[in-house]
Order: sequence, then C-alpha cells, then structure tokens
Amino acid sequence: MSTRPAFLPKPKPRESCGKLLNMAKVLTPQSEDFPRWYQDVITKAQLAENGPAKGSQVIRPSGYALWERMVDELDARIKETGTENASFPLLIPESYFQREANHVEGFAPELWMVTHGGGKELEEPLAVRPTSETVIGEYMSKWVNSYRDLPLLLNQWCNVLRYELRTRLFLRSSEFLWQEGHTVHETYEDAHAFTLRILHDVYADFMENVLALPVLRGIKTEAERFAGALNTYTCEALMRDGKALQMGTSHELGQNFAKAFDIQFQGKDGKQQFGWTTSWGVSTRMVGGLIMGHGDDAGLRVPPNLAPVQVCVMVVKDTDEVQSAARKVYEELKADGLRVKLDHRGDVAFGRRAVDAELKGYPVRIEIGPRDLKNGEATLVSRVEGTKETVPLGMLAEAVATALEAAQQELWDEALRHREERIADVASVEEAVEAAQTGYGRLPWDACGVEGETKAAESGVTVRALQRADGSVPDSLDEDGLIAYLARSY
RNA sequence: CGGGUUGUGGCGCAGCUUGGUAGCGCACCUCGUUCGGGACGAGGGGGUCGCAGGUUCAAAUCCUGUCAACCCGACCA
Repeated sequence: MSTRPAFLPKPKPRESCGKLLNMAKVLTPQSEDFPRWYQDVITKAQLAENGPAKGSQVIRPSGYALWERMVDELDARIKETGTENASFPLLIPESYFQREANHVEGFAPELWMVTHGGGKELEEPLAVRPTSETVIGEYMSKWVNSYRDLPLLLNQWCNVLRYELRTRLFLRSSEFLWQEGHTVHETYEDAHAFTLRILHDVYADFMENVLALPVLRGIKTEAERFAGALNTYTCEALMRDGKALQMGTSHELGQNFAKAFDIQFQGKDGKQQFGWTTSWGVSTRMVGGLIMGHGDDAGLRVPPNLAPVQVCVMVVKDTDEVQSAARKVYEELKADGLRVKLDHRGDVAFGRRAVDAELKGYPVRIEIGPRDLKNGEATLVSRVEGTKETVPLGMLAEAVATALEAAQQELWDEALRHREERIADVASVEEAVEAAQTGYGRLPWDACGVEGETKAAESGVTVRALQRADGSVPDSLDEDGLIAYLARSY
C-alpha cells in the first residue's frame, strides 16, 4: 500500500505522545452501536444537525465543505460528457406528475404540495419537486424539434423535497441537495449508452477514485427501479457495518416521458418521432456513505482526493518562532497546490485540537513545536495509517505528497478488502438472507427471482443489483445468467 | 402507519416510586497557572422540567390527552 521512499525515516512513535488514536473516547465505538457512532461523528465533527421542520437538516460548514468538494469533482466529470447546467423551478404544477402513470404512482406518497400562495388557495396545487423529470420534460418538448437538437444534455444542482417518515442525517431527509441530469437522445442505443456512460465515467469513477469507495455497478430489479423508468442502473457501496448504500442511480427512461411530455423531433428521414430520455442523480447521501464507508472509532477518515482539508498544519506551542514556522510551512504547502488549513490557535489545548483534527478526518497533520524546530523538523501524522514520524523541514512537501498518496491508496485497499470479505456465494434465498447479516449474499438470479426477492424483503434484505456472471453491467433484466447481490441497506 | 424506548440549561443525565416550584458532568464566560494527546484552580452565566389540560394549598414528580425523537418493521436518493 504505502510505498515509502528511502529518504523518509521509518515512522517512529513518540512515547511522549502516547498512542495516536483513541486517546479519548469521544465516540461510541462502531462495534458497540453503529448507528449511535454515526450520530456521534456527525455531531462531534460538526457536520450537520436536524432542522426545525420534521426531517429537515442543517448542513454545517464542515459537512458542507465535503459536499462542495463532491460537487466540484462531479460537475467537472458531468461537463466532460458534454452536459450543461441549467436551473428549473422548484414548484411544479400537480398535473405534470399525472402525465406519466408509473411516475405519479411512485412519487405521490412523497410529494409535498403547496396549496396556498399570496394568502389565497391556488387553483392548481403546486408540487415541490421530488425530482424534475416532469418540468424538464415540458421544456425539452419545446426545445427539441429536429434531430439536430439532439442529444440535449442538461443537468441541475438543486434541492428536492420528499416526504419521509423515518429520516437520518445525510442518508434520508425530507429535503436534500443533489444533482439531476436529464437528457434526450435520438435513439434507444444512444440513450442506453449515455445512461451507462454516466454510471461508469461520472459516478463510479468519482466514487472509486475520489471517494475511495469500491462500488458495485449493476442493474436494479423491477421492484427497485425508478418510477417510470425502463431500467435503473446503480452504484452500491458497502458500509463498514455490512449494510449497502445506494450511492447513485442512472435511469434509462425509454420513451415513457417523451410520450407523456410530447418530446418529438423530426428525423433525418423527415418523420416525427419520440426522443429517448435518461435521468441520473447523486445526492448529499454520499456524505453519509463517506462517513460510514471509511470512518473509524476516532472519527471521519476523508480520502485526500476529496478532502477539503488535506493537510492541517498545527502549532504545538503558541510562541512566535513556532507560529511563524508553521505559517511558513502552511504557505509553502498551499503554494504546492494542496488544500491546507492552519491551526494556529494558542488558546485551545494541543490535545483537544489533535482530537478535533482526527474527528474531522484530515488525512495529514503537520505538528510544529519547539522540539521539532530545534532539530529542523516537523512531525507528520497520518490519520489513515495511524503513524507519526518526524520529517526534516526541507523534505516536508515530498513527505506530505507521499503520505497523501498512501492514505488514498490505503483507504481504497481497506474498503475493497472489507467488501470482498463480505461477499458470500450462496445457492438459496435463505442463505442469501443469512449472508446479508454481514454483507452481500450473491446467487444466480434464477435461484432468487421475484418470489425470492419478496421473501428476502420480509427479513429486511433486498436485491441491491444484478450483474452478469463476469461482473459487467447487463443491458437489461431479460439477459440470461444474471447474478444477484442481496444485502441489508440504508 | 404497527411494536419498543425516551423527552429535565447547548450536549449527556439524576431527581419522579414516598408531590413542597431543580441538580450533576461536559460545553460556555472571567482571571490566573498551563499548552508535544481532549489541562488545572477559583469565580460566574444559563433551564420552570416537550406541549396542553386536570387533580391538589402546592406538580418535573400523580392523571388524561397530545407532539417529538430514537430503535425495530412496511416505503424511499
């Protein structure tokens, strides 16, 4: 994992500092009560808290910074596909939802409806968007006239509201932030290919290379499919407690919405025809996935590629020498293009600040104190690897780069190992349910089927995704020889 | 919506059985000593006990209702 260059000294623990992690029990241990641990991290790392209205959430700066980084990375990838950002209204006429039968049925229970405005009852209630296929469809219909207008590739970053009975910060709230892409294509093939391109090149790429979370890519069963879609493709990550989390979905909508919203164009052949649409989204739920996918008993562990703060430079003592040396290091690392934070607080005890840095999951911490300076060194602490080492000031930039790279790799390796250990090949639904107590139960879809799916659901286990035998993503549910992954999920 | 648990300063809790109008730890503020792993001492601010009724001379405590949260189930990014 960590490939440590020869010029770096072996990490040496400093007994005067005691152990790196878990000095103070600030969190409920994961093994004791995972949901409680999750709550604790969110509170102690000041990520979010509940809002005043039922199910609403307030995302605090530390949590929002994580989301902002996700937005940055994803937005770049989305634009790379040729998709452009736009903004559509929050309020959608109720009648729009009724145009696509499956869509209404799926979303009706989750709709928030605005019935009054300006002190008067509205003639037609307005739904607060739970997703925007319907409004966007209406405008796509206007904008698409010719095959030359295709593909039409749109995305919006916004909030959506869905009425929820049981809520959990980041994972399920009545209001959440997300990105929703909506596209129209000339042919089924184009739309299908684009749906998968988003799944692989945007979502999975981001989740694996930035979040360092291995994701299972596959197709959803009919039961789990998006309301109104032909097919739903998914990226599923396995949390540290063995439950799966749907991190993102990409839907091919066929011509269902095109027909409902009259998205027609004139083809090369001069004939009017319906377009083929897709939609795809990821949300602030990914923050929950990040927390539960990598966090440990000392708090968050944020992969460097994502981390809003990759390096925290910390003064150990509040003296002029230390302060100016720390600032110098901070400036240098920043000039190297790293995301750096300077913790120069002199009025908060060192231990407290160290614990705080661990809770927030900063991948690398540079401690600078008089003892370090006397030796022309700084102390480098790796949050992920749990090591402390002294590094000559002149080699700090290189040491930090190495440590960050190692941390990214280590998180990935750990998560991958964890997942592989928790996939059990089984032959029956009963065994799959059993295996789902710790991870995934994998079995041929033929051995499960819709009946098996229903049966597993009674034990709180669902089919998370279907794959081909070689692990690739099927084009449809009709393919033979599909493999099902069953798990408990968030 | 069904089952279980719980609502007392920002957070975590005690007090309730045996009514007499609130207490502890953490956090917060001030001063000082500290500062290489959540420091210590002294001083200080903050709650009317989820909410609404009721019983009573008197309710955090008893009764009724209600709301909310959490955990377990059914629905979901």
